[in-house]
Amino acid sequence: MEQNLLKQAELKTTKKRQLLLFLLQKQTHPATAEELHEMAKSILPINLSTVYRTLNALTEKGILIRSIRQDGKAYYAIAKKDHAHHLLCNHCGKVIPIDTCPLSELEEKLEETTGFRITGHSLEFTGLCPQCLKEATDKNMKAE
Amino acid sequence: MEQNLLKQAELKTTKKRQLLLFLLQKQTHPATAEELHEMAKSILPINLSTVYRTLNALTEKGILIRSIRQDGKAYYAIAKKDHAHHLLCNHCGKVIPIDTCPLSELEEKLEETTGFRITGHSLEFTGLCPQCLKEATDKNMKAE
DNA sequence: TTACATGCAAATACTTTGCATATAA
DNA sequence: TTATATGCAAAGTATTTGCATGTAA
Repeated sequence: MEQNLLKQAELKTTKKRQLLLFLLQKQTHPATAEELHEMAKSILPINLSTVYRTLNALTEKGILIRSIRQDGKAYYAIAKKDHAHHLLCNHCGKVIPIDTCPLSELEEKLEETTGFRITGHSLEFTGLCPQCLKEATDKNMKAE
Repeated sequence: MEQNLLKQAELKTTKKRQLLLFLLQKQTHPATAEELHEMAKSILPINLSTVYRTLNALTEKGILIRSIRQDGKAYYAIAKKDHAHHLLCNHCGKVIPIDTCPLSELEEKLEETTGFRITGHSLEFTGLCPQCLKEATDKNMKAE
Protein backbone atom coordinates (compact mmCIF):
# COMPACT_ATOMS: atom_id res chain seq x y z
CA MET A 1 0.00 0.00 0.00
CA GLU A 2 2.68 2.48 1.02
CA GLN A 3 4.71 1.12 -1.89
CA ASN A 4 1.93 1.90 -4.36
CA LEU A 5 1.75 5.48 -3.22
CA LEU A 6 5.53 5.87 -3.53
CA LYS A 7 5.64 4.35 -7.02
CA GLN A 8 2.73 6.53 -8.00
CA ALA A 9 4.78 9.52 -6.82
CA GLU A 10 7.91 8.32 -8.67
CA LEU A 11 9.85 8.19 -5.42
CA LYS A 12 12.18 5.39 -4.43
CA THR A 13 10.72 2.88 -2.00
CA THR A 14 12.67 3.10 1.25
CA LYS A 15 11.89 1.76 4.70
CA LYS A 16 11.68 5.26 6.14
CA ARG A 17 9.25 6.53 3.57
CA GLN A 18 7.11 3.44 3.92
CA LEU A 19 7.08 3.89 7.66
CA LEU A 20 6.06 7.54 7.44
CA LEU A 21 3.23 6.72 5.06
CA PHE A 22 2.14 3.87 7.31
CA LEU A 23 2.06 6.21 10.30
CA LEU A 24 0.16 8.85 8.35
CA GLN A 25 -2.43 6.29 7.34
CA LYS A 26 -2.95 5.32 10.96
CA GLN A 27 -3.62 8.91 12.08
CA THR A 28 -7.17 10.06 12.68
CA HIS A 29 -5.99 13.71 12.68
CA PRO A 30 -3.30 15.56 10.73
CA ALA A 31 0.15 15.33 12.37
CA THR A 32 3.20 17.60 12.50
CA ALA A 33 6.68 16.70 11.26
CA GLU A 34 7.88 16.53 14.84
CA GLU A 35 5.04 14.22 15.92
CA LEU A 36 5.70 11.91 12.99
CA HIS A 37 9.41 11.99 13.77
CA GLU A 38 8.73 10.99 17.38
CA MET A 39 6.56 8.08 16.29
CA ALA A 40 8.93 6.98 13.54
CA LYS A 41 12.17 7.06 15.50
CA SER A 42 10.76 4.72 18.13
CA ILE A 43 10.54 2.15 15.33
CA LEU A 44 13.72 2.82 13.35
CA PRO A 45 16.47 5.47 13.39
CA ILE A 46 15.46 8.45 11.28
CA ASN A 47 16.58 12.06 11.10
CA LEU A 48 14.16 14.97 11.38
CA SER A 49 15.49 16.33 8.07
CA THR A 50 14.46 13.12 6.38
CA VAL A 51 10.98 13.49 7.81
CA TYR A 52 10.71 17.04 6.49
CA ARG A 53 12.12 16.07 3.09
CA THR A 54 9.76 13.12 2.79
CA LEU A 55 6.73 15.16 3.81
CA ASN A 56 7.65 17.88 1.32
CA ALA A 57 8.17 15.39 -1.50
CA LEU A 58 4.86 13.65 -0.82
CA THR A 59 3.04 16.96 -0.55
CA GLU A 60 4.47 18.15 -3.88
CA LYS A 61 3.33 14.89 -5.47
CA GLY A 62 -0.17 15.40 -4.11
CA ILE A 63 -0.02 12.30 -1.87
CA LEU A 64 -0.29 14.48 1.24
CA ILE A 65 -2.15 17.62 2.16
CA ARG A 66 -0.25 20.19 4.20
CA SER A 67 -2.03 22.85 6.18
CA ILE A 68 -0.49 25.56 8.33
CA ARG A 69 -2.54 26.07 11.46
CA GLN A 70 -2.88 29.04 13.76
CA ASP A 71 -0.06 27.66 15.92
CA GLY A 72 2.23 28.28 12.95
CA LYS A 73 3.05 24.61 12.45
CA ALA A 74 2.49 22.50 9.34
CA TYR A 75 0.13 19.53 9.71
CA TYR A 76 0.17 16.64 7.26
CA ALA A 77 -2.47 14.13 6.23
CA ILE A 78 -3.01 11.65 3.39
CA ALA A 79 -4.88 13.47 0.63
CA LYS A 80 -8.44 12.32 0.16
CA LYS A 81 -10.73 13.51 -2.58
CA ASP A 82 -14.10 12.74 -1.08
CA HIS A 83 -15.24 16.21 -0.11
CA ALA A 84 -16.05 19.19 -2.32
CA HIS A 85 -17.36 22.73 -2.28
CA HIS A 86 -18.07 25.05 -5.15
CA LEU A 87 -18.38 28.56 -6.48
CA LEU A 88 -21.78 29.62 -7.75
CA CYS A 89 -22.15 32.42 -10.32
CA ASN A 90 -24.96 34.82 -9.45
CA HIS A 91 -25.41 35.75 -13.08
CA CYS A 92 -25.22 32.68 -15.29
CA GLY A 93 -25.62 30.01 -12.61
CA LYS A 94 -22.32 28.34 -13.48
CA VAL A 95 -20.88 26.08 -10.78
CA ILE A 96 -17.11 25.73 -10.33
CA PRO A 97 -15.88 23.01 -7.96
CA ILE A 98 -13.18 23.78 -5.38
CA ASP A 99 -10.81 20.90 -4.69
CA THR A 100 -9.97 21.65 -1.08
CA CYS A 101 -11.99 21.96 2.07
CA PRO A 102 -10.62 24.48 4.56
CA LEU A 103 -12.96 23.54 7.34
CA SER A 104 -11.74 20.37 9.05
CA GLU A 105 -9.30 22.30 11.16
CA LEU A 106 -11.91 24.89 12.07
CA GLU A 107 -14.33 22.14 13.00
CA GLU A 108 -11.86 20.64 15.45
CA LYS A 109 -11.39 24.02 17.08
CA LEU A 110 -15.12 24.68 17.27
CA GLU A 111 -15.73 21.28 18.83
CA GLU A 112 -13.18 22.12 21.50
CA THR A 113 -14.49 25.57 22.28
CA THR A 114 -18.23 24.94 22.07
CA GLY A 115 -18.68 21.28 23.04
CA PHE A 116 -20.76 20.91 19.89
CA ARG A 117 -20.31 17.60 18.02
CA ILE A 118 -20.01 18.69 14.42
CA THR A 119 -21.15 16.11 11.87
CA GLY A 120 -21.30 18.15 8.70
CA HIS A 121 -21.20 21.55 7.08
CA SER A 122 -22.39 23.42 4.04
CA LEU A 123 -20.32 26.06 2.35
CA GLU A 124 -21.02 27.99 -0.79
CA PHE A 125 -19.40 31.03 -2.33
CA THR A 126 -21.33 33.35 -4.57
CA GLY A 127 -20.16 36.01 -6.96
CA LEU A 128 -19.38 36.36 -10.64
CA CYS A 129 -17.52 33.89 -12.82
CA PRO A 130 -14.74 35.26 -15.04
CA GLN A 131 -16.98 35.60 -18.14
CA CYS A 132 -19.83 37.34 -16.32
CA LEU A 133 -17.30 39.53 -14.56
CA LYS A 134 -15.89 40.56 -17.91
CA GLU A 135 -19.37 41.30 -19.31
CA ALA A 136 -20.21 43.35 -16.24
CA THR A 137 -16.95 45.27 -16.51
CA ASP A 138 -17.45 45.96 -20.24
CA LYS A 139 -20.96 47.23 -19.58
CA ASN A 140 -19.71 49.60 -16.90
CA MET A 141 -17.03 50.95 -19.17
CA LYS A 142 -19.58 51.73 -21.87
CA ALA A 143 -21.80 53.40 -19.33
CA GLU A 144 -19.01 55.75 -18.25
CA MET B 1 -9.57 57.35 16.62
CA GLU B 2 -6.37 55.42 17.19
CA GLN B 3 -6.32 56.95 20.65
CA ASN B 4 -9.77 55.62 21.46
CA LEU B 5 -8.76 52.12 20.52
CA LEU B 6 -5.65 52.34 22.68
CA LYS B 7 -7.53 53.67 25.69
CA GLN B 8 -10.12 50.99 25.18
CA ALA B 9 -7.30 48.45 25.29
CA GLU B 10 -5.75 50.04 28.41
CA LEU B 11 -2.50 50.65 26.56
CA LYS B 12 -0.49 53.85 26.73
CA THR B 13 -0.97 56.18 23.80
CA THR B 14 2.34 56.46 21.97
CA LYS B 15 3.15 57.85 18.53
CA LYS B 16 4.29 54.43 17.32
CA ARG B 17 1.14 52.64 18.41
CA GLN B 18 -1.02 55.35 16.93
CA LEU B 19 0.90 55.10 13.68
CA LEU B 20 0.52 51.32 13.50
CA LEU B 21 -3.21 51.56 14.14
CA PHE B 22 -3.50 54.30 11.53
CA LEU B 23 -1.69 52.14 8.98
CA LEU B 24 -3.83 49.11 9.84
CA GLN B 25 -6.98 51.16 9.32
CA LYS B 26 -5.79 52.21 5.87
CA GLN B 27 -5.19 48.62 4.71
CA THR B 28 -7.72 46.93 2.46
CA HIS B 29 -6.13 43.55 3.21
CA PRO B 30 -4.48 42.06 6.31
CA ALA B 31 -0.78 42.93 6.59
CA THR B 32 2.28 41.21 8.06
CA ALA B 33 4.48 42.58 10.84
CA GLU B 34 7.24 43.14 8.30
CA GLU B 35 4.97 45.02 5.88
CA LEU B 36 3.70 47.24 8.67
CA HIS B 37 7.26 47.82 9.84
CA GLU B 38 8.32 48.88 6.34
CA MET B 39 5.43 51.33 6.11
CA ALA B 40 5.90 52.67 9.62
CA LYS B 41 9.65 53.22 9.54
CA SER B 42 9.37 55.42 6.47
CA ILE B 43 7.34 57.77 8.69
CA LEU B 44 9.19 57.53 11.99
CA PRO B 45 12.00 55.38 13.43
CA ILE B 46 10.57 52.17 14.87
CA ASN B 47 12.05 48.79 15.71
CA LEU B 48 10.63 45.54 14.36
CA SER B 49 10.33 44.24 17.96
CA THR B 50 8.09 47.16 18.79
CA VAL B 51 5.89 46.29 15.84
CA TYR B 52 5.60 42.69 16.99
CA ARG B 53 4.96 43.68 20.61
CA THR B 54 2.32 46.19 19.58
CA LEU B 55 0.57 43.75 17.27
CA ASN B 56 0.58 41.09 19.98
CA ALA B 57 -0.78 43.47 22.59
CA LEU B 58 -3.57 44.70 20.31
CA THR B 59 -4.43 41.15 19.30
CA GLU B 60 -4.66 40.05 22.93
CA LYS B 61 -6.96 43.00 23.62
CA GLY B 62 -9.19 42.00 20.72
CA ILE B 63 -8.48 45.17 18.74
CA LEU B 64 -6.79 43.16 16.00
CA ILE B 65 -7.40 39.79 14.39
CA ARG B 66 -4.35 37.66 13.67
CA SER B 67 -4.44 34.86 11.15
CA ILE B 68 -1.60 32.56 10.18
CA ARG B 69 -1.72 31.86 6.46
CA GLN B 70 -0.37 28.98 4.43
CA ASP B 71 2.87 30.89 3.87
CA GLY B 72 3.49 30.53 7.62
CA LYS B 73 3.31 34.27 8.32
CA ALA B 74 0.94 36.09 10.66
CA TYR B 75 -1.39 38.65 9.04
CA TYR B 76 -3.05 41.37 11.09
CA ALA B 77 -6.23 43.37 10.56
CA ILE B 78 -8.51 45.59 12.65
CA ALA B 79 -11.18 43.36 14.21
CA LYS B 80 -14.65 43.92 12.85
CA LYS B 81 -17.76 42.33 14.22
CA ASP B 82 -20.09 42.59 11.26
CA HIS B 83 -19.98 39.04 10.01
CA ALA B 84 -21.27 35.89 11.65
CA HIS B 85 -21.77 32.17 11.14
CA HIS B 86 -23.41 29.64 13.38
CA LEU B 87 -23.72 26.07 14.55
CA LEU B 88 -27.09 24.39 14.05
CA CYS B 89 -28.18 21.46 16.23
CA ASN B 90 -29.75 18.65 14.18
CA HIS B 91 -31.75 17.48 17.16
CA CYS B 92 -33.19 20.46 19.06
CA GLY B 93 -32.66 23.14 16.42
CA LYS B 94 -30.57 25.29 18.72
CA VAL B 95 -28.40 27.89 16.97
CA ILE B 96 -25.02 28.89 18.39
CA PRO B 97 -23.26 31.89 16.82
CA ILE B 98 -19.55 31.71 15.92
CA ASP B 99 -17.72 35.00 16.33
CA THR B 100 -15.08 34.55 13.66
CA CYS B 101 -15.19 34.03 9.94
CA PRO B 102 -12.34 31.94 8.58
CA LEU B 103 -13.14 32.56 4.96
CA SER B 104 -11.78 35.94 3.88
CA GLU B 105 -8.34 34.54 3.32
CA LEU B 106 -9.70 31.60 1.38
CA GLU B 107 -11.78 33.94 -0.74
CA GLU B 108 -8.72 35.93 -1.74
CA LYS B 109 -6.94 32.76 -2.78
CA LEU B 110 -9.93 31.50 -4.73
CA GLU B 111 -10.25 34.81 -6.54
CA GLU B 112 -6.61 34.54 -7.58
CA THR B 113 -6.78 30.96 -8.76
CA THR B 114 -10.20 30.93 -10.41
CA GLY B 115 -10.71 34.49 -11.64
CA PHE B 116 -14.09 34.38 -9.92
CA ARG B 117 -15.17 37.64 -8.23
CA ILE B 118 -16.49 36.46 -4.89
CA THR B 119 -19.13 38.70 -3.33
CA GLY B 120 -20.48 36.53 -0.56
CA HIS B 121 -20.63 33.12 1.05
CA SER B 122 -22.82 30.95 3.19
CA LEU B 123 -21.47 28.63 5.81
CA GLU B 124 -23.29 26.45 8.26
CA PHE B 125 -22.14 23.67 10.53
CA THR B 126 -24.52 20.96 11.63
CA GLY B 127 -24.23 18.44 14.42
CA LEU B 128 -25.31 18.04 18.01
CA CYS B 129 -25.20 20.69 20.70
CA PRO B 130 -23.66 19.70 24.05
CA GLN B 131 -27.03 18.83 25.67
CA CYS B 132 -28.30 16.72 22.79
CA LEU B 133 -24.90 15.10 22.56
CA LYS B 134 -25.15 14.12 26.23
CA GLU B 135 -28.69 12.75 25.78
CA ALA B 136 -27.57 10.74 22.75
CA THR B 137 -24.60 9.37 24.68
CA ASP B 138 -26.74 8.44 27.70
CA LYS B 139 -29.21 6.63 25.46
CA ASN B 140 -26.43 4.65 23.82
CA MET B 141 -25.05 3.66 27.19
CA LYS B 142 -28.42 2.32 28.31
CA ALA B 143 -28.77 0.39 25.07
CA GLU B 144 -25.46 -1.41 25.56
C1' DT C 1 26.58 1.60 -11.49
C1' DT C 2 24.21 5.66 -10.81
C1' DA C 3 20.84 8.67 -9.53
C1' DC C 4 18.44 9.48 -5.57
C1' DA C 5 17.95 9.15 -0.24
C1' DT C 6 19.81 10.13 4.24
C1' DG C 7 22.44 12.05 8.33
C1' DC C 8 24.54 15.76 10.29
C1' DA C 9 25.52 20.39 11.07
C1' DA C 10 24.85 24.88 9.67
C1' DA C 11 21.73 28.23 7.82
C1' DT C 12 17.23 30.55 7.28
C1' DA C 13 12.80 32.85 8.33
C1' DC C 14 9.66 34.53 11.49
C1' DT C 15 8.95 35.73 16.09
C1' DT C 16 10.04 36.35 21.07
C1' DT C 17 12.72 37.90 25.03
C1' DG C 18 16.20 40.08 28.49
C1' DC C 19 17.90 44.12 29.79
C1' DA C 20 19.02 48.97 29.78
C1' DT C 21 17.03 53.34 28.58
C1' DA C 22 13.14 56.43 27.43
C1' DT C 23 8.59 58.23 28.01
C1' DA C 24 3.26 58.59 29.01
C1' DA C 25 0.32 59.22 32.83
C1' DT D 1 7.49 59.57 39.94
C1' DT D 2 6.48 55.20 38.30
C1' DA D 3 4.75 51.77 35.54
C1' DT D 4 5.01 50.82 30.89
C1' DA D 5 7.09 51.29 26.06
C1' DT D 6 11.07 50.91 23.19
C1' DG D 7 15.66 49.66 21.03
C1' DC D 8 19.07 46.47 20.50
C1' DA D 9 21.07 42.15 20.52
C1' DA D 10 20.55 37.51 21.54
C1' DA D 11 17.67 33.51 21.71
C1' DG D 12 13.79 30.45 20.26
C1' DT D 13 11.10 27.59 17.06
C1' DA D 14 9.91 25.46 12.78
C1' DT D 15 11.91 24.43 8.61
C1' DT D 16 15.48 24.18 4.85
C1' DT D 17 19.97 23.25 2.77
C1' DG D 18 25.00 21.85 1.60
C1' DC D 19 27.77 18.20 1.56
C1' DA D 20 29.53 13.64 2.35
C1' DT D 21 27.95 8.98 2.59
C1' DG D 22 24.54 5.26 1.88
C1' DT D 23 21.31 2.57 -0.87
C1' DA D 24 17.31 1.24 -4.31
C1' DA D 25 16.80 0.29 -8.99
